[in-house]
Amino acid sequence: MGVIQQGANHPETRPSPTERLREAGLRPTRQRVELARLLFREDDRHLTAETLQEEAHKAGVRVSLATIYNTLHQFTEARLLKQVAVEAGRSYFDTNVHEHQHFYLEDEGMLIDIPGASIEVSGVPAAPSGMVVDRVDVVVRLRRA
Amino acid sequence: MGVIQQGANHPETRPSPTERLREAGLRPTRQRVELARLLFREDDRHLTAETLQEEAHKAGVRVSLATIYNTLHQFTEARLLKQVAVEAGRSYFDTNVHEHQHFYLEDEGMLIDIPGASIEVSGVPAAPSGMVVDRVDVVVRLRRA
DNA sequence: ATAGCTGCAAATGCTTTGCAAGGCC
DNA sequence: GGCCTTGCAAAGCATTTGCAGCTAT
Repeated sequence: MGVIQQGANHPETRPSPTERLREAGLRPTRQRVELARLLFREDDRHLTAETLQEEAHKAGVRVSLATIYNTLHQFTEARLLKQVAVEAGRSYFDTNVHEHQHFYLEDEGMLIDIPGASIEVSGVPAAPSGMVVDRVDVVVRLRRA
Repeated sequence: MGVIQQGANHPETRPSPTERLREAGLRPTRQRVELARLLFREDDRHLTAETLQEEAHKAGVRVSLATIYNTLHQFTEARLLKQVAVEAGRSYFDTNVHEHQHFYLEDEGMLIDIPGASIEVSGVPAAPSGMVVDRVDVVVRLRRA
């Protein structure tokens, strides 16, 4: 199985937001570039539309919530982000698009990466005929002891 | 690891809806009894509030949507149901409260049980200090081939 | 020039809540 | 009777959409 240790986003090798967008086939508009800069300034981030809006606001970036939602979905479609469902009613977006899994702190509504190759799922039955496995999501739900 | 093969809900051993509610410490009101009858008439069902409302309607059971939501949550609290999050924006409730995992048909928004002991997750790192594992959810997402 | 974006505000979809009336013990 | 439940309608969130104006190429 692919033991993919992906740290491949060091500041030096990290593409510029504009580059990233072009590679993904997205027109580098002001809003998209600024959101990309915020999103990808660090590895392995987990955010919601609301979180990102807050960050944009703090950074003095003018973007509407609608555009944030649109952008998050376009980025997901372009495989720049991965959408994670852990809680009905709120969508998390993960800047790490490689195969990895999560801890979910139920009390705080917070996601934490489970380091790359440590988790392994075995015994997944074959997909029903006519179906293919898109991905396997593992969420380890944690509560205060 | 617990190879729990749970088929323990045969018609003969299956408690009556009223019994079930009493055991759970819930007052057996008309609505709760009728919903329990619908929910537990078969094993391993996956439903949303909307699905259940439809079933209730077909069965000629008069219940408001608000009561359906309240009841689903009370049942979950009482461990008669398990809530499953696979998609932001819609909550699924599972009548199988034992440890088991799911296929999720993304195209149809449908959950299917993965047979009991077939799946196994290994290498889950220790929970961060002060935290305990509540449960491990595995969702195998499927798409049309 | 023009196809593609953005912002706003309104609409949507699911879920929760407030409160008066009703039902179980 | 008293407390728990229910139903309705209204409120609440997160998210999506319609459309006029703006922008990257």
